[in-house]
Amino acid sequence: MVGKGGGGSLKKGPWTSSEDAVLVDYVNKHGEGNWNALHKYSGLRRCGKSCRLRWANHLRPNLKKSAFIPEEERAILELHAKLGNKWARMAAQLPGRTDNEIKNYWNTRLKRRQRAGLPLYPPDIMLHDANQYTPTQPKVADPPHDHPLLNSKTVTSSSIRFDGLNHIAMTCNPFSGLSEISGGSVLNNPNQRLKRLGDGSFVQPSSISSFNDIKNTQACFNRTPTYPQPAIWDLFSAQAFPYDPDPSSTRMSAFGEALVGSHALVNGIFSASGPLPGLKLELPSSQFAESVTTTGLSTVVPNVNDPFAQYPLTAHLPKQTDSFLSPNYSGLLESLLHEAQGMSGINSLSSSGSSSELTSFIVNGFFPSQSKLKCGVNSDPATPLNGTASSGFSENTPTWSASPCHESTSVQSQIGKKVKPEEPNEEYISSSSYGDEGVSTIFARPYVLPTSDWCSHNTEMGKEQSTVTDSPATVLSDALGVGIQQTVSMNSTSQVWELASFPWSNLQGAC
DNA sequence: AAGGGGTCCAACCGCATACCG
DNA sequence: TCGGTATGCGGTTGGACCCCT
Repeated sequence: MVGKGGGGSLKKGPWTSSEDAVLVDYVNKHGEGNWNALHKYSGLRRCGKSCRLRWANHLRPNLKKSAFIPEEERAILELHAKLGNKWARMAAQLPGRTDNEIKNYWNTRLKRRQRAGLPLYPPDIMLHDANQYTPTQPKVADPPHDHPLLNSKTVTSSSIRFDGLNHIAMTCNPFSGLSEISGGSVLNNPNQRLKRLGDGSFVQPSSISSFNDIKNTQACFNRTPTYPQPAIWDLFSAQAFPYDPDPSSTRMSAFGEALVGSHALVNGIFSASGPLPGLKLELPSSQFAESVTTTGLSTVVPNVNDPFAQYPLTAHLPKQTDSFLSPNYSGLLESLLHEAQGMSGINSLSSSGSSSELTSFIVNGFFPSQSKLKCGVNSDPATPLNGTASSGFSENTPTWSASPCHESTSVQSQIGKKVKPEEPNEEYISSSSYGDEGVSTIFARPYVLPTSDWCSHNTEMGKEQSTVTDSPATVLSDALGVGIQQTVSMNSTSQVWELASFPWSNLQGAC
């Protein structure tokens, strides 16, 4: 580990306390930066990168040394759902935490959950994520979408709805997380790092569309109001997203302002709007600076113009609530049940009309009444869920399992299954961590390996999808994005037809 | 008690980007 | 504008530790 003792060789390996002391002393005297000069002045035989890393990860003040608390874990989940493997940006949202720390946490969690066949994201995050795209305005630029689940390439508002489809698809993609094990770079925007976005791509805060999901996200966490840390939650709850019991209220104006310059915008999640001249999104290296300006931990900013709100899917759906719990959504549902069964609080789920509660929560919580939202053309404000991506997707998506369960009965039928919880204390399935609403956060999916012929029957979708090494997220999102985008110039009715006729059945294992 | 597997953590590496002359 | 350097970021690796059998 230690470099050879040659003259100018730099030491590697673990740092000693004396080295730490030297480094701290140097930084105290000269400040951060100029790391390469450090060893010249301090005699420390460490390369600048190593010094910087040591300082950033271990020596700088205000670092939290404790384990992640549930709120932080939840924040990481949300941030990852939103940002992808942007550890530094995630760290910027979590004061006192380092990117390395978060990365390690995530990778560990990833492996654990993958091994257990569990989804990486709690469904609320996934579902929020699916709704976050906001085609407020056509995008002029084509900002990268770092999110592995959202690699939108679309520009026009008419196509944006399919971004959501991509996203929805990935929420059901068992590889949505797996792909990030080593393929994060694949799933993430392969083009450039986000900084690149600052070169010419800007987004407008006006693209923030709805406040409801944010509130609901917060609500679903059931955070204890007395929770003092991390500061992000203060930002989240007090400044950015003051909980509003009135679901009809929207405060996106303030929210949007708060998001100016935040990475939440940069990453394109909130984008879909045109450039914002004069706004340089890149901030100095100080991560804390970002945390100040960024309110968007949560992130999952809903999409008022829910991609699927475009579709008059009412006819497809027996009823709004059931649609979500439809067996066609069983990819989520069944795995939810799997995890739910492992929960200590499973009894409450099964014994208290869980299906309806869950459904209600999902409908009311994650898909706030679209009548309160600015729906796109042809949306049906009278059907809060009918136009949701989830419903649209579910109705056209094969199930994970062969179980032809139906609606709430399927829920009940699955409850009795004995499944050992992979992570009984998993942050988002632990009702103890998030209160009684834990049941609402235990949505999970089975982990189903995608078959190589996911889309093989479709000429577009069948491309480049025969191997697992292909990022499933990319595969699916690209396939859907490309394939469906070609059909975007049509009225909503035909869109439904196109969507419905899209070979979902070929997406075996995708949902 | 020993061994194996899993987890956590620290650190390094390579690449991309920013900065500067 | 270009090239060199510094810095930042994400991926990966490897060791220490823990837990289970």
